[in-house]
Amino acid sequence: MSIASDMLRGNTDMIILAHLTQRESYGYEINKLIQEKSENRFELKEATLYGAFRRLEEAGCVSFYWGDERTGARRRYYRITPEGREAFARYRREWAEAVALITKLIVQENGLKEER
Amino acid sequence: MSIASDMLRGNTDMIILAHLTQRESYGYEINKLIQEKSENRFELKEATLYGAFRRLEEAGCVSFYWGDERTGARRRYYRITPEGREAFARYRREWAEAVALITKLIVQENGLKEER
DNA sequence: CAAATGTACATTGACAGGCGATGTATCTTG
DNA sequence: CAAGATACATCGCCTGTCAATGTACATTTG
Repeated sequence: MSIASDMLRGNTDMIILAHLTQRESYGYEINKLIQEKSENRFELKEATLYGAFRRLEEAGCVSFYWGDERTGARRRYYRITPEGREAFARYRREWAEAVALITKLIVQENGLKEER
Repeated sequence: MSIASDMLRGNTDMIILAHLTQRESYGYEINKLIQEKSENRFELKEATLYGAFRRLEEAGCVSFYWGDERTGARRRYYRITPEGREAFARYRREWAEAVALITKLIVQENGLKEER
């Protein structure tokens, strides 16, 4: 794993919700999509993924139904709820804010002397 | 606090190092600086702060010396080491990468149908 | 002068999220 | 039928954050 998992922490829920706003999906597929989009530089571990789903369910952010696959392993399809959409919007706002803030905190004001 | 601490998690070390690249300082002051820069929207809790210093010390990223204050509480001044500067540079790279990646993952491609 | 407030550092225990390891069941392919 | 892919699930450990609490000294204020 090239991206530290602490960079991910707290953002898994948001990332999952982001996928679910686009279309209903199931855990395994979401994981694959994330791997693809990130060019394998970062992968939600399964334990993390399923833990996140449990959290999201408990929070009322997603609902699920079992797919009726005739073949292959059964799939648990997740659907984002209205609450989930709200939560996602909130997450995104917070995320943007946090990024702006941290960026500000770690930017080097090169050449700027800070004496006073 | 308006910024969730999980958004911060894993970045405290980097934020502290950022301050120390500018000048030597001590815990209390760094905390105040962060509060100021963030307009009080986010504050490192003391336990977090001192925990981070211990980590940074153990990792050889900072060294410290006691200030010789004649008056007031004694201060533990921290200085960033060469290893600390390297670590900081690394953190920043990773941070930028992670931000770019997560942003990509949560961006809504509105109007773009994703059927295939 | 006593109490309150501010400066400054420090530790402890609880909690939560991520993860390695492991387990289940099914289907496909050689 | 063995191996590998698909798919879900849980347990226990580790680590970072935080509330609570404690120390000590200085200044302000009534």
